[in-house]
Amino acid sequence: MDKSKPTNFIAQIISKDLQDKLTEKVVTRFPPEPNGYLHIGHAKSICLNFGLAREFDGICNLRFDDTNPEKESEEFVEAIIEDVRWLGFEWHGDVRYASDYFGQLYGWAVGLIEAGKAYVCELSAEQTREFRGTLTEPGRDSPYRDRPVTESLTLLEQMRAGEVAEGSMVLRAKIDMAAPNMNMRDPVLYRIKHVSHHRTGDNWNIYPSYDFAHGQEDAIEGVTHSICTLEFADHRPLYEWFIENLPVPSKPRQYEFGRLNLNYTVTSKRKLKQLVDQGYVDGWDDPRMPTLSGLRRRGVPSTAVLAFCDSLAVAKTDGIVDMAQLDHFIRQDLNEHTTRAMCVLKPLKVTLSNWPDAEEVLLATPNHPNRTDLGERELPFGQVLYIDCADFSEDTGLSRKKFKRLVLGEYVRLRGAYVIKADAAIHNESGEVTEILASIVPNTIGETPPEGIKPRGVIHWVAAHNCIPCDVNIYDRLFNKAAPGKGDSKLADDINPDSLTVVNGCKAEASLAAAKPGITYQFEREGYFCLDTRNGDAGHPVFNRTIALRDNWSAN
RNA sequence: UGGGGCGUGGCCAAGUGGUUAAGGCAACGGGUUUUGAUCCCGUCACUCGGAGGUUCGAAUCCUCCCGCCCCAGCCA
Repeated sequence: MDKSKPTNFIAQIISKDLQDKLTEKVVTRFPPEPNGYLHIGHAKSICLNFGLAREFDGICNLRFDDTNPEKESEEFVEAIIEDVRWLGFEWHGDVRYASDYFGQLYGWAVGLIEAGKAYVCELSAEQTREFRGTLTEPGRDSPYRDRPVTESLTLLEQMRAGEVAEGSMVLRAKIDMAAPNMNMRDPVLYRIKHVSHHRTGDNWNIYPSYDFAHGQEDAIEGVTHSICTLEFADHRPLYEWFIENLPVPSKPRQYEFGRLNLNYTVTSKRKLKQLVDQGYVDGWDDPRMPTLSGLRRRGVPSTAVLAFCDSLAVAKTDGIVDMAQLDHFIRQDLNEHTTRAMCVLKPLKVTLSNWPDAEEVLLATPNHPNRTDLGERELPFGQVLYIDCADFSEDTGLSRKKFKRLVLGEYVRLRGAYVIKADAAIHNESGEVTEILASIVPNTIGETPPEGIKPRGVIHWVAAHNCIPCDVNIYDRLFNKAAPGKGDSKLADDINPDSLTVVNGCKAEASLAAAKPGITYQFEREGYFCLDTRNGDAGHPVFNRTIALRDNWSAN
């Protein structure tokens, strides 16, 4: 990367710090709380933190901010680790945990009490709220604010030992109850939770608050630039207060940037958890979810996520990025790397009257229209084929411009194969077309048809005697409102009822029997698809549509 | 009506006093094409939330005003 031209304001700051010798080695960190799965918004943060470390030849830690055992679990830890790996980043050394530092943090809390800068407060949660004041009125000092140091020390020890009921006391910093910044009104440092922690078990009955933990964790790890999202800007003075008032080994600095917002979805772990817990989706990795695991299951390559993140601005503006921008990078990646295949979603039988009954041929077909390096495959062809119902019409009045598919009495090209003519349509009692009788135009493989034969277009197909029955999941946006849950609507009210359409009875070309999870294909004229990892089996696979092909036509 | 942050085309943005205000997405024209895909070409802000002011010169500096976001968890 070109160091002479920093890419964003944080890179500019780092660049200058390096120049001014304020730091010699850049240390960043990605600090997720293991209380849910990572989403696309986290990807931006991951790319930023790991990317900055890479750009400036520094290091980036992966640290779990596990200070609230009530909401956290090992399942989330594992999922997060997998997601970061999927994106291709490597953290420095071992995975870190805030819980590794609980002992050190406790020691510093004791030191703060001894210095007269913290006290055990016995106000109830409700009283604490009342004493805190409001946005426009100052708060009032807690009656416990000036209790003797020794008393606070004893009480804190009792809190730690599990001798005090939850909610009956907390440890607070003694700062300023009249501060205009609410975070400085004697913030809570420790609260009692008689809850076992996924890593420390029952060792602790008190757990540090975010504010009392985060900056010190950074300092312990030697983090130089602690990057977080905008909503933490108000916490910075407190972050700095701890750094200044504690004997920490280094002095990290906090910088805030605007988190990623995408329209027609939510990037909030809390809201995503709601969708999972209330059963609106099939788990955190439901392909409709903006989680990294959901995108992965849907068939989105990590490289597309990376390219998307690189396209985003790191700034302090709080905007909403259009989902179309993500879609663009997904299509761009998939178009270039994906091999082509054919799959008929709504099969309509086509019998070729001028093709010998049992004759089967294999047609060599390129796997990619513009990349010979991706090789070719053998497509079985025979007397009976399937094309998509939507690709045939009996309406001979349809203009060539409006309907570039098969029309009764006319010609169409079968992709990679012959030009055929629809001679007749067979109907059932209710008048629906059940089969087409057609004929091939000889010698049209790789050749333009003779004068006077003008195919209306090119359609995809599969051979009936050698294809794979499968189902296809067509996904649409999860929400039908650009800002789900905004205003007076509830999140659930804005869910798109048609976000999933299951198409049964599809027919895929034979080569797709070898489809593997994690590999996305382009089903020509339909979009990009990959094997679902949860449903289907070898004999009857289920494919998820990653994304449709761009379509400049259907909208007119 | 306290504090913090932000306002550049439909969306995301670059721009840090001196060419006709980058770029990407979207959109819209046209060309190529055995995917209505890809690809290619072209169009798309006399103007930077508004009003004043400083200056030879302002999106960039100053003043006032307007709008949006965040903060009153013993969540992070």
